[in-house]
Amino acid sequence: MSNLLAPQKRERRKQHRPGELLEAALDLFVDKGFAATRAEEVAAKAGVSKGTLFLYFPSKEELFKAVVRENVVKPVSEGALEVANFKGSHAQLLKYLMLEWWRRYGSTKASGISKLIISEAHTFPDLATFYQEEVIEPAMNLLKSVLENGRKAGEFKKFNTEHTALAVIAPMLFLIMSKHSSALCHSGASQPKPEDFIAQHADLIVRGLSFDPSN
Amino acid sequence: MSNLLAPQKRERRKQHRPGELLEAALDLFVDKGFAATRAEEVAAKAGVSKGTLFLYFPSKEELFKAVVRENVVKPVSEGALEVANFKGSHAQLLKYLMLEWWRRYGSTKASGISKLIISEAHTFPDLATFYQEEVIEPAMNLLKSVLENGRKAGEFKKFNTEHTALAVIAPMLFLIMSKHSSALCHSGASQPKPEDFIAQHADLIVRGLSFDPSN
Amino acid sequence: MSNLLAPQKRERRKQHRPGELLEAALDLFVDKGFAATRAEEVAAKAGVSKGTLFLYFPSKEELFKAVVRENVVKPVSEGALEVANFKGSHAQLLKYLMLEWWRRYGSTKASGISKLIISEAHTFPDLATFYQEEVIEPAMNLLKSVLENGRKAGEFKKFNTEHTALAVIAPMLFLIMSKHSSALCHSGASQPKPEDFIAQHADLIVRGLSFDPSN
Amino acid sequence: MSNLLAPQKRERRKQHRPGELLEAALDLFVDKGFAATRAEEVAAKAGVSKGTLFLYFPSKEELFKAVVRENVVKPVSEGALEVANFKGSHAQLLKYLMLEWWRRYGSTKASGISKLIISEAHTFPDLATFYQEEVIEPAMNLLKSVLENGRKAGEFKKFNTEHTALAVIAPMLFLIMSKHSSALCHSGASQPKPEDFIAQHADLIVRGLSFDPSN
DNA sequence: CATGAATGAGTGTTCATTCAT
DNA sequence: CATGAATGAACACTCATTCAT
Repeated sequence: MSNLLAPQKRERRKQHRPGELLEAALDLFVDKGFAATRAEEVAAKAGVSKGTLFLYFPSKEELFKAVVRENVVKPVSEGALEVANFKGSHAQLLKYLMLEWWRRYGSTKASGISKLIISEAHTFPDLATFYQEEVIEPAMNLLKSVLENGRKAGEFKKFNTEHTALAVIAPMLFLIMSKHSSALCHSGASQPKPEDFIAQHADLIVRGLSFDPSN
Repeated sequence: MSNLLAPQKRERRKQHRPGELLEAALDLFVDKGFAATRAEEVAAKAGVSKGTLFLYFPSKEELFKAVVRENVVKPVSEGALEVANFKGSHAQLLKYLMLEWWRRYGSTKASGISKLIISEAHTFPDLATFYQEEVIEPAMNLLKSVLENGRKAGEFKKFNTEHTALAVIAPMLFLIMSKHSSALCHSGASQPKPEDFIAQHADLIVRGLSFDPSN
Repeated sequence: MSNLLAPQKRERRKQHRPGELLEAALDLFVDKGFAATRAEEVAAKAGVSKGTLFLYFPSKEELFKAVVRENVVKPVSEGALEVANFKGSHAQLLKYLMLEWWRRYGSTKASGISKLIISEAHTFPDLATFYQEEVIEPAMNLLKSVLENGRKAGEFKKFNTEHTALAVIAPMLFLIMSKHSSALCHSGASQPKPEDFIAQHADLIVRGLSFDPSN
Repeated sequence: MSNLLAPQKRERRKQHRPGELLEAALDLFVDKGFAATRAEEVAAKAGVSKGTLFLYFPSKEELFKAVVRENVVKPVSEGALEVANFKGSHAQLLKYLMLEWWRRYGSTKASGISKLIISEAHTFPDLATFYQEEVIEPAMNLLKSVLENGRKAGEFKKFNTEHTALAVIAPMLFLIMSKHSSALCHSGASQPKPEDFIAQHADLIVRGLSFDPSN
């Protein structure tokens, strides 16, 4: 009973172990990549010994999968909620969505997970499928529904839903990859702010959608 | 005499070795990543022994650089040539460039190299720098010069060069990542053709550039 | 409690590992040279696996340095201590030093290290420098200080410090090389005792130092 | 017939090949040691291809042995001749011998061979025996005979022949090792001239021999 | 449960040696 | 005879994983 009401510190720690390991692993994986992160580092960062890590996760690969599963699903479902409650034009909603995604996901550490999965997909095919189903597809569906609703409302005209959804996502992904890959971090002096880039892209798309080229 | 006209088998082999190794390396690197590809595998795939590989390339890293030079740098510089010789409006040139890049690079196996570098840049900083200098910067410069020339010709109006160049590249990169990462390969039924997506995006951008929003 | 008084087997092992590895390494290095000794052999001789060796010593070179420190640097610094505490004439001290160095270093397995370094210095410049700094220079300085003090005390006359120090060291080194190179191990019947040779040489030198040739 | 009287250049070259290879090998082995010298380097230095080297010497080890055999026997026999013809006191002869050995052997490239053999003796036991028998023993015998003759002539008094012979050789060997091992090349400012060191040592020994300590 | 000492498979690179030309 | 392209054994070092304590 006492342990239901007031668990000892030790016990509470124990229950938190997996979480602490997951968090340490997230940081390290995002920072250095999967292969370059040593199991011992993760353990050390979580304040436990190497052996303990393997007590909770049967292998480094499983640890990685757990990190992904833990960190990847949340942002999408939050987006869906806001869409449902949004007051305003569909154009505004679309812009808002793009900027908020960047602010709440793209610009955070968590976006490193996306980069990671995309990078390591061939090593973890099941993870790729998982990401596909749990993230990409829901996000695409959310996006498509916004577009379709905009069309129904007469706001958006003549567009290919699939293409346009991709056009919305492409710059986000581009920025995320830029942020996490030194190969893209164009060292040129005029590094533009991601927010501005997103905003401009959002404008570009909305303008394109609002205008019927066949007219 | 015959050896003046036709090299001996050994000799003929020698001249083909680098190419065979490069091709094998391209396949393997794209398939499995840089780190996960063993030097011996490359040699085996090219039909030679491990030692022979190092006869032609001083290290795995140099082999990789050679692969990049052969498969990535070339298309970019070819692009530059065509830009110089292009007859037509700047809008047409920009569209042409985007579609040709896709056709000649994005849609080929070689584009896997871009995915790979972006993925592994963190673990191999030298390669990232090399890619930056040999690929990203020349490509960006080419793009910017097209945009600037379009502005000088009065064809393109009011745009941020850097942002716009990124906007041109972003969808290309998005498609390349999609193509090479199963995590993004939207298995949904209505898989759109990349060419169409590029074409539409090109239109979107050209329309945006031709139209002065402040008017 | 018992673990306060007596460490577990594992623990006890751990404390002995470095010593066991050092001993195995000394044997092998002296026997086969640095380059020709494989890390795995050392581990095997110490009864552990290759990996364990690198758990205690970060590289083969560091292992070697540790062997030198343990087996060569120590005797030299012990010599320094005794010099400081010696009661007797400087002539006696010099003789004592030479004989003790032979007894405590030259005649032991450890002297093979000197032979080894001299032999392989060219191939491993780092080791040569290390030996220079940690062994040769301290030993020369010790020797020179004995000679200078003997001069100040009026016991030794008219001598070139550098030459004389070398003259003291030369026969030691000669014996060490003889002992460890079968090319020099004069298999002739009348193999003289090294101790006697050293003793005689010490006499020779002391006599030379005590006598002023210009008189 | 014509090839007996006037061999073509080619032919003459051919006959010189082994010698040129031997010479190149000598330089390189002395300079970089046995292991660090690559067979290809030797071939290149001799102006032939890798394959040709193995046409004349079945292996790198045999090449090394040939180099030693070729370069090591001459100096000793020359010394013997001069001893037989020397006019002067035995003390003078002894000094002369030491200085001449240094001048004609110790100070030349050829002395690198001695260093090499001593260093690599354990890898080439038969070479060590060869060196023992062809160099060390003859040299020791020559030396001993000089000493014994000096005794018979009443010039040298009360000495242990074996020890004294070693005392004569020791500084030579010390200097040779110093010259060829960076581990002994005491970087201290006052690097004494080898000739002076030898001269002083010769004096020391002669003095010791001329003086009967029991008197 | 937790530890950390021990393991050993795995890999880039070198170089003596071979052999087809 | 001479060449140099090709070979493959050898070796230091890393790190995920195990298991005795």
